[in-house]
Amino acid sequence: MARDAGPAAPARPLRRDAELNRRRILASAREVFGRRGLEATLDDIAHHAGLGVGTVYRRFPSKEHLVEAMFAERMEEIGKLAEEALKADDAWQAFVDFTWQAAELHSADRGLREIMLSNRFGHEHVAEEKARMVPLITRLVERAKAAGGLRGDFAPTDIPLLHMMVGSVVEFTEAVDPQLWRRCLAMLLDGLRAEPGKATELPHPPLEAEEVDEAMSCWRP
Amino acid sequence: MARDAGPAAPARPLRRDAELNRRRILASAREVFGRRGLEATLDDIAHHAGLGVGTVYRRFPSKEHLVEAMFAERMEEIGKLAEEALKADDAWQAFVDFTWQAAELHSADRGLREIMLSNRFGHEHVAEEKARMVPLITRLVERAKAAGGLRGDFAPTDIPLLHMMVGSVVEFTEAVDPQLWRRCLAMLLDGLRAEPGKATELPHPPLEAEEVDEAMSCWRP
DNA sequence: ACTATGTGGAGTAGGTATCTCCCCTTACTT
DNA sequence: AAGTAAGGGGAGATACCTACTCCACATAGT
Repeated sequence: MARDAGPAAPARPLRRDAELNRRRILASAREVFGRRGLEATLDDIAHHAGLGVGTVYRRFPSKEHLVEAMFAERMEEIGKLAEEALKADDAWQAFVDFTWQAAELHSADRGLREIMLSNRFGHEHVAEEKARMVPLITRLVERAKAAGGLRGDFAPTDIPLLHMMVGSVVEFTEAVDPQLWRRCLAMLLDGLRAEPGKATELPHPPLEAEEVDEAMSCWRP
Repeated sequence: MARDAGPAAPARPLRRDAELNRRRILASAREVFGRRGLEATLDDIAHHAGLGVGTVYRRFPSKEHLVEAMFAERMEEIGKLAEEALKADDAWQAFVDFTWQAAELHSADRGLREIMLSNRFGHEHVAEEKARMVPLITRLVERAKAAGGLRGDFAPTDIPLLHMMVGSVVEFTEAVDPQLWRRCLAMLLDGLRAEPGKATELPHPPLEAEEVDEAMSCWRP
């Protein structure tokens, strides 16, 4: 009785042309959300895929569903980067490498930036993945501080702020010099280094974890 | 023949109630643009002043004119800060102080941030004031570098990026912890310090002045 | 009391967005 | 080869939003 259900098809498999178009939609969404952010319309995405809007709505009940389908896997990527970084020997270098890699992903995808720093889009799987990342990043930070590379007053909750800053530079300059964020991140990281007697005392305490969450809920991209 | 024209009234002076309302509009605009940015509608500003939209349009021909009237003087403020900073003895400290003061103004006014970093709003006077500021800031930066406090590879065109970064943190966290930007700016400034052999070589050259202009024209707040 | 001046806010015009509907086309089955 | 269930296209319904106008009514100042 049970029909041969493909690896990712719980019900009836799609007709061949429909399956092809589903992939076209996802590829198009990846590109369009990446370039224009989540404010891009499904019309845009459909037409960029050479399809009509109706086709998109047949496959994904709402924009929200498409976003969720798109970004769950991309967030897993970042989680894996953090896991990898925790295995490295040099804790400071691991922290630096992770930061660069994450920034690399962020810089290339405006939609990813928006979904990482806002709670307005993406629920379920996306939220889970975010939650899973918190302890990883905390350990990464604490390890780098313990090893003496990262300044002692840095906090895990500063990480989203760091990506916020890099993201804002990307948005500001990508039309003119898409690599400029590297310059800013390099200067930022110089400021995060533990300097025996030199670093100025920070004039303000870090956010609490819940405050980060609240900020993500209030913030509009 | 010449009627007694008040100090800021080239033609006939406004009726007393009208003048009062004009001030109410400016005060309301200052607050609403400051909180919600230039996307705030004139309806919002009018109602926040306890007036109707028509009254605002009678006094200011368009939103653009109101914006121009609002921000010209605020930009002059920043220009004066730079002039003051150029008079100070300690070049590095002057640079740091100016940066903190400018950030203070930016952090308190979303409209100001938008007008400083975008060319989409504000023409004439605002643009002049921006242009006037460029050589001041350039001198401030060069002086701080010559004195050995500021890292040698910093460029004057990095200043807008710095404010962009601080502004993005403000926007992200103001609902939760409106002073948090201070923490980020402190870390940033630590990264700008000249460190004899320590600072990493920056992986990317700075923007040219014209590129900053272009970025300001492309960028949407 | 008279009138030039000022006011309020419903209304206009024009835009953008998400999502639906229905007629036509296509892939697969028998 | 024909039948049919599924898929596709895109105009348009609906629901917003914006900047700005217009005019009946109100008021300051003489």
